[in-house]
Amino acid sequence: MTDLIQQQLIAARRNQILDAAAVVFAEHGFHPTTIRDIARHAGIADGTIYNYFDNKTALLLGIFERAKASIVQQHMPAAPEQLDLRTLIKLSLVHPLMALKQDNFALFRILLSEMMVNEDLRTLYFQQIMEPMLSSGELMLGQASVSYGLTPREAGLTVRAISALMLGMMLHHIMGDTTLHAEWDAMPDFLTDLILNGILEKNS
Amino acid sequence: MTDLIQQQLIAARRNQILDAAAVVFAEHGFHPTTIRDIARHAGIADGTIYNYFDNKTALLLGIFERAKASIVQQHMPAAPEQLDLRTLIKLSLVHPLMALKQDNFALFRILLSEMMVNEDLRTLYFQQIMEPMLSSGELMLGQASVSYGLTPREAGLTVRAISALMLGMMLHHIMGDTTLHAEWDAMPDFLTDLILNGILEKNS
Amino acid sequence: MTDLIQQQLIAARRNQILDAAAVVFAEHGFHPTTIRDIARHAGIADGTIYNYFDNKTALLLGIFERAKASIVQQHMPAAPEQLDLRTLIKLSLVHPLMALKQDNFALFRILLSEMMVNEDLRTLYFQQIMEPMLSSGELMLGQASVSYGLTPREAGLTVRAISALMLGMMLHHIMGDTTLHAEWDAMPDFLTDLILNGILEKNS
Amino acid sequence: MTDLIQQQLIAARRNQILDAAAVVFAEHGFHPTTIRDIARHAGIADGTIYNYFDNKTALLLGIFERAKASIVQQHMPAAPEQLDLRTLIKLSLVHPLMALKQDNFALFRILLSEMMVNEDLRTLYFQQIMEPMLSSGELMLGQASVSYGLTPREAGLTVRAISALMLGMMLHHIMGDTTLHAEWDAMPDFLTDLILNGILEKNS
DNA sequence: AATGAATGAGAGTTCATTCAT
DNA sequence: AATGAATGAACTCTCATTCAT
Repeated sequence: MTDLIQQQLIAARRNQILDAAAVVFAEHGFHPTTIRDIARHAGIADGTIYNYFDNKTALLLGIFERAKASIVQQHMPAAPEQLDLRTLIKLSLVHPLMALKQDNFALFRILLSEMMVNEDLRTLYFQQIMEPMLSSGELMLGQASVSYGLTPREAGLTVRAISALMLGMMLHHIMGDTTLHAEWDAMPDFLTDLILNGILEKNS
Repeated sequence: MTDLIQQQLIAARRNQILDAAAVVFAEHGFHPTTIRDIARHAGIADGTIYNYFDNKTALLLGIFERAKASIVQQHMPAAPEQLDLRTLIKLSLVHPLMALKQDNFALFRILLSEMMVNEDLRTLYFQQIMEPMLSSGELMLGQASVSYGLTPREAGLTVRAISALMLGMMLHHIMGDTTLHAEWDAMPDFLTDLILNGILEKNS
Repeated sequence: MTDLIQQQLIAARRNQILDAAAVVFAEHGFHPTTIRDIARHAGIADGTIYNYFDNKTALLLGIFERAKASIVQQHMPAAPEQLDLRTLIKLSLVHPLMALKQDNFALFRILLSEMMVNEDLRTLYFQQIMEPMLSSGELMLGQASVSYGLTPREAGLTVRAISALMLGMMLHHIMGDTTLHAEWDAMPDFLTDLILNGILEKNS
Repeated sequence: MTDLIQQQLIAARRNQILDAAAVVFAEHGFHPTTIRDIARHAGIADGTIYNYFDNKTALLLGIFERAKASIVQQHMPAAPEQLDLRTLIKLSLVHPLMALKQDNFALFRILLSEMMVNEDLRTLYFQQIMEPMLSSGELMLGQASVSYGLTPREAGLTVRAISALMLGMMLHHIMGDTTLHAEWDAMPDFLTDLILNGILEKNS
């Protein structure tokens, strides 16, 4: 009742603040952004932010948490057991690479920057996002590749290679690799082929 | 010449300062480190630093520039034309991955963090390090793989894939992926195989 | 009457708030205590406090006023004219010293602290508590000591000396004088003797 | 040499800051005074204060420490063993009471206020000022009063009574007791008599 | 060239108070 | 009458940078 409305109001305000923070962080970075910037952007008073978040860092964590759901969800095909290996790999590449294609690179950059420097954030990212994705990846790869005779160790390393490939591609993109920008849409297919067949494939 | 000695003194002092900065940045990060920290560590006065560097950011650029030579050099086999493809790829993985294995991860983390946030640094890194490496990689791969029938486009993307794989692995390592830590020494071989043959290789 | 009930409700709520304020002030001090602390402790909303008190300082005054009655009453023997000088002096010492012995030192400390700094509070204390006590003290001392030939001036100063002795003892106690803590119960007698006979008494 | 000059400069600046702080604290109190107020008053920048003191509270401690020497010194007659009891007591009253007569009451008020609320300051005052004074008082009183047959316990309590009398008188003065103000100069004599002879003296 | 004291803008955060509900 | 979210002024403290010595 009133309680529910309360919760919704609180959630709405939190989202309003996080939206503003995400925009301003993405534009100027975490440290250069002041609480006042965020408050102005959200159309509220400085102090109001502290009614919803403990401190500036908590805003980053908040952005993070909010993104988590959608990220994890995007990476999880609904029914992985029905997919062949190629589709599986391609999907796990296509989602993150395309997700960031839009306007999310800037925010990802900021998060990455802080993660490099903030152990809490790093641990959070690893435990909440990376590890679950790696685990489910190992599982899926193991199931789908039974016929290919991958050992568990190989499955683990392969999943990490795919994940690293994806992260590395993002870094390249952020760094401003224009060749990559031009071919961005083609990357999932290319990378999928690479992972499945290597470069020597054509000779076999 | 007095002039030459002058230059050497200046260079020596600059290095002294950069050494101190690198150590302290690596330990505490860029923003938390104060000019005073660096000065104390270098055994000089705060003001002296400003006789050699314009501002705090210039210290980061300085560290960067100094590292550039060694990085690029490490990645460039002396006589690439004499190497076969496997060795070539493995070498381009083994150098960076092993280089960071030592005590350089911390500083790399800090640099990466600031790169994500500082356009100048990012451009510097891309133009001075990444692009040359990619170019020479494309060249080497093109030469070495003539017989494999890679198109120039494929060579370009492949080089980027290799680079991304490497960067992504570093990120994984930084994030604290313990599986990776355990297998770190085995990664160059594993990744080289993956790139050459893909995961399907075994069935062919 | 509804009006009467109203007044009682208001008084009750005021007391509820003052009770909470007294507890929290005593524990944490005036400045460190927030309105929210008090509200939480009273089990009401922050805003409600402002329906009953103008501002935070008014809470202190309120505590003060409420304490006044009991303090003054404690210090006023019911029938002073029937008491001899020794009893009179001892009683005026025993009440305040013993009253604070319990759990009131903390609040007294806070009040004293703010009195030193807040002219209103100081004036209030002086006019409402100190002056009446001094006056009645002079009166009592004058009556009781007619036979001892105290001049009015001497009576006035003596009353002030007794009062100062008492206040000073409290300060000593607050400061943490352990010797005093140990002898606290014996102080009224000792001080009464001192005031009556001085230290030279024994030779007379 | 240079080092000595350095130390003198530092000491001078510290004193400059403490002077300013003492003035502004005395006028407005500790909490209402801002660092900026003090800096303005001292004619320096805000930040400079933090080159000499850790934080705002350290300014209070600094004022305190600086006052300590003079206070303790004032209370210590050069050659107590040559003084008779009356002179001894009177001196220990006359110094503090007269010292504060001037313009020091305001600052004493502020210190007292914070002492009531700041345990560190309280302990400092007790250990550095009160305890030494009480000890030397007990010693002096013990020596001087051998012939009066005071037990050690009585000496201890008497010293405390004298100290309390003095502190209490100051409180009375601060509270605005006008009778006391008028008789302030006469208090040392009056109190000395009181302590020596009590009020009953005249009859003996 | 080296020093390091002085600077002062600027940050995050707190909290008494208000007022629409 | 009670609420508690919103407010925003104000504070302490930091630190990159300057510059007289």
